[in-house]
Amino acid sequence: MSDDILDNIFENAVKGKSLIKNRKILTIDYIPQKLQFRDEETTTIAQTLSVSLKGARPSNLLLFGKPGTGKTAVVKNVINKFKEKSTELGVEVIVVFINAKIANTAYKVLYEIAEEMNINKTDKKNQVYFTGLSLGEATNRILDFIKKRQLHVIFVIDEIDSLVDKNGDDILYNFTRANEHFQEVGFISIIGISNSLTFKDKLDPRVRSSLSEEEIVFNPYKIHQLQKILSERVKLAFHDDVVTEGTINLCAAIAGKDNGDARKAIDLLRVAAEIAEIDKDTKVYEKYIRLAQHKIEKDTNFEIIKNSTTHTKIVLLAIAKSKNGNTGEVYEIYSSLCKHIDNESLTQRRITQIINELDQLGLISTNIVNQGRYGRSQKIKITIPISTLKEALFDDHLLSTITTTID
DNA sequence: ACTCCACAGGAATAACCGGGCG
DNA sequence: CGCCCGGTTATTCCTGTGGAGT
Repeated sequence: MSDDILDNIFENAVKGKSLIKNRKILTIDYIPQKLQFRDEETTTIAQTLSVSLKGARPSNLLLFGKPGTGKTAVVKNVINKFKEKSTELGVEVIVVFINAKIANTAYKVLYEIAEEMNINKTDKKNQVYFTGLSLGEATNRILDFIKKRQLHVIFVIDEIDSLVDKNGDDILYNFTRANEHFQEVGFISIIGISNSLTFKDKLDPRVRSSLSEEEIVFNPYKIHQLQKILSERVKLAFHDDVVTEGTINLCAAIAGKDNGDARKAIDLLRVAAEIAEIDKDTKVYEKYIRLAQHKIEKDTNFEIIKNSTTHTKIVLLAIAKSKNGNTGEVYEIYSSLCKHIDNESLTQRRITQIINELDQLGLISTNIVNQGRYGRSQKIKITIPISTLKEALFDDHLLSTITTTID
């Protein structure tokens, strides 16, 4: 890249008319004060929490809904208001918000809880270290802390399903049961937020019934709702008349077709605007939405591939090379590729697992086919452009000799 | 109706790692 | 230091299965 081009970029950034007035409003971190079309959900949550202002334990609450339906945003809004109100009234209720997926492991969830509640600073005996304790011990220390100080605690666990997927419901069981030992002076309430509607099935019946004392389902946004949401944001984030109505409609239509995901719709709009700015265009036209759609798709795939292990990458290559895409063929190609670069190959069992993981990530698609006498297999196909795959693997020197062999 | 392919995918278990504990 | 603990990855062993051939 020459200096001229760089100069241009910086120059434009300063003097060029940027289309976006306030970029923050288009990021995931921005939560509007009031979420449209979520009044009912907001009131229910607020009402449930409100009993704790009188010292009573609120019902446990379970929120379901697809990604981008406003679950987290609604809860955060209610919590913020609730915190304001409780300090105003001088009622001490501790609200801990944790995202189980970001925390990654059950232990880290407990650690985060301990950190949030300041246990580690205020109670030496009940410290929950960064690592080293058993899950049971860590849970006990937290519960002991709550009991000793007779605290009123509300745990909000976002993406609670990933916690249960990895560690079962032991922790939730202990938390929901803990109230029995508090002898009415302290309590724990849990607000669980889950993307998966089948989450409840994975729970032990006892946990299920106590955790879902109350339930709220967040339905996906309809296309016309997404339009309203988008135009609201557009007003705040862009200069006047920069985003056409057609653009908003297209954006809403794309996101609406795909689960009614408001987050995705807004992402789309932001990326489109960024492309338009680079193009020095004066408006965000519909074509930029389509460009943005491709860019987002490519970028996420690119990141996934780059961050995966060598074996996963080789499997991807093997799938790209395979003709029929059945498991046996893919595995054979995979093993030969391994031999080629002097890498020990994994067993077929592991490869089917990796294939499943890739399917989950949406990089490939699998289809189980029965061929009668010729057995039962999967039809595996790559769903991303080969060029993306090649680009993502370009930096990997280990694979350089075999990457070039795909067409 | 029966067989039997070519796997899928569950369960148990091992090997290894990072990190606190005594 | 060796030990324990939980997480992750991988292996071994296993049972299950839809339908083309016979």
